[in-house]
Amino acid sequence: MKEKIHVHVADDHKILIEGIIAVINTDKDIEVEGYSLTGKEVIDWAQSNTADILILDINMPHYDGIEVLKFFKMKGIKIKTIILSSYDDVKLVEEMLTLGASGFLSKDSAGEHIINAIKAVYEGEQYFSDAIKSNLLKLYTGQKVKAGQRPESTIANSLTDREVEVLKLIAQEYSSPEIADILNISQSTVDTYRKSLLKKTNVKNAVGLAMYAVKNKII
Amino acid sequence: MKEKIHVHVADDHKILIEGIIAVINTDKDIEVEGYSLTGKEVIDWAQSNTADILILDINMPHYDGIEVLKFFKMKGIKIKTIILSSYDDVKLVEEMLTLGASGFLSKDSAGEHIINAIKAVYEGEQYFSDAIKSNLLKLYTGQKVKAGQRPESTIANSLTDREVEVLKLIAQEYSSPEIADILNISQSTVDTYRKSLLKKTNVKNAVGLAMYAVKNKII
DNA sequence: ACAAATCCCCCCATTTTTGGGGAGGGAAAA
DNA sequence: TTTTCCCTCCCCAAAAATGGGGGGATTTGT
Repeated sequence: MKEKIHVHVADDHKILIEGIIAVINTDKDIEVEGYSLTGKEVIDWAQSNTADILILDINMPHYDGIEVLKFFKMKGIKIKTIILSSYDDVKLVEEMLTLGASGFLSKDSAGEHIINAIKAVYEGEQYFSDAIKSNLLKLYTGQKVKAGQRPESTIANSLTDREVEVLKLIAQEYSSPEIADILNISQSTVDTYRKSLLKKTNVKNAVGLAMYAVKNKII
Repeated sequence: MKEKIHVHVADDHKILIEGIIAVINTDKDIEVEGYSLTGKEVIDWAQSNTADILILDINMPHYDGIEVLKFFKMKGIKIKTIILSSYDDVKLVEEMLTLGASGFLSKDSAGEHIINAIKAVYEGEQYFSDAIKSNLLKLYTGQKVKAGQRPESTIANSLTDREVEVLKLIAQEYSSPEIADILNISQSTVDTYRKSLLKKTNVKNAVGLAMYAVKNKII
């Protein structure tokens, strides 16, 4: 490799930053050029940035990750950005992709993945950590996981594929209009699924559906 | 120094753990003996522990830091424990001190402080990272923090007793009118609590509140 | 070929939730 | 004492969720 990849890290937890730096330093092809502790610092930094990759936490004081990306888009600033998320938040992934993010790393994932993510994104690819990738797959293709992994012993498993899809999204705090948008169906249809879900699971409201989803390991 | 200090790290974010290990490894007197990803793992580990110091996150799935400390106290297990907290919650500091914690590190603090904290606690002293120390000072001497330092206080503002009550009921599928009836307050009041809960927990809707309640073992 | 199931869409209406604001009383802390 | 926090309640309005009905298109299994 001719030149080192230069990385900038943004997170409000300094310990995490130092950890990431320590992990990155184990690779001879990558170098951390600096870091930011708030979204505001990131924006300031971005005005005169020299790095190839930005690793960006979504939870930060003074403008969070999304707002930073929005700012980039507005200003036409192009930085390859890897999102660092503490929970595998699928709903944000979509938004951030449209905002130009190139990769997603769960904080739960092992440190070596950072290296892989950086290199992949540097080469122009997209990168998703496993947890996020599997969630995306399940979400957008309605795919079932391997039969062996999921015990079908659960009681009212008469839910249809589509109902499960909607249920997952409900349990991830999406509203009906948002779900309609994600699944490309009308809100009426989503509401229909809500109703049948309430009936089949025999719970009172969306909270009950979310709890059901948790209990039955649907999310 | 005769023998290395043995440290065990407990946090649900693997990246953070690896970071801490990397930082600790820069010091030749300290060695990480292992790590845990959940409170349950910590408790299992503690039964046959060999480490000198435990670095413990307060926010973990399956028993959080406080519950771990309670367990230690109940079982008479004595491990010098350094609390790792993402927000400088003074109320928790007090509680944890009485539960036997020896040190407090804010995740915002620099990595070198980990080293200092470990050595200090190993020598039998107490250790507080600066942010927490200043808050403690404020608490006990009436000192004010510098205006610039004031944290955004977005996420984990501790919930009031009443808010927790309402949260529990929301997570049990009760509607606002029902909750009002149960608590013998007006529905307006319940709605006020809903609003402040949404704000404090930073989630979108009742489903998010229920999930928060589950995550934080409130129900 | 037929019934059953699934998926999609719409109407209606009511209730609930969310989001903004303000406000008073009481207790505790500064 | 003054301030701050907590609990309580209210107004307004918009958005969302719930609950009932209907129907058409497609696939699946027998």
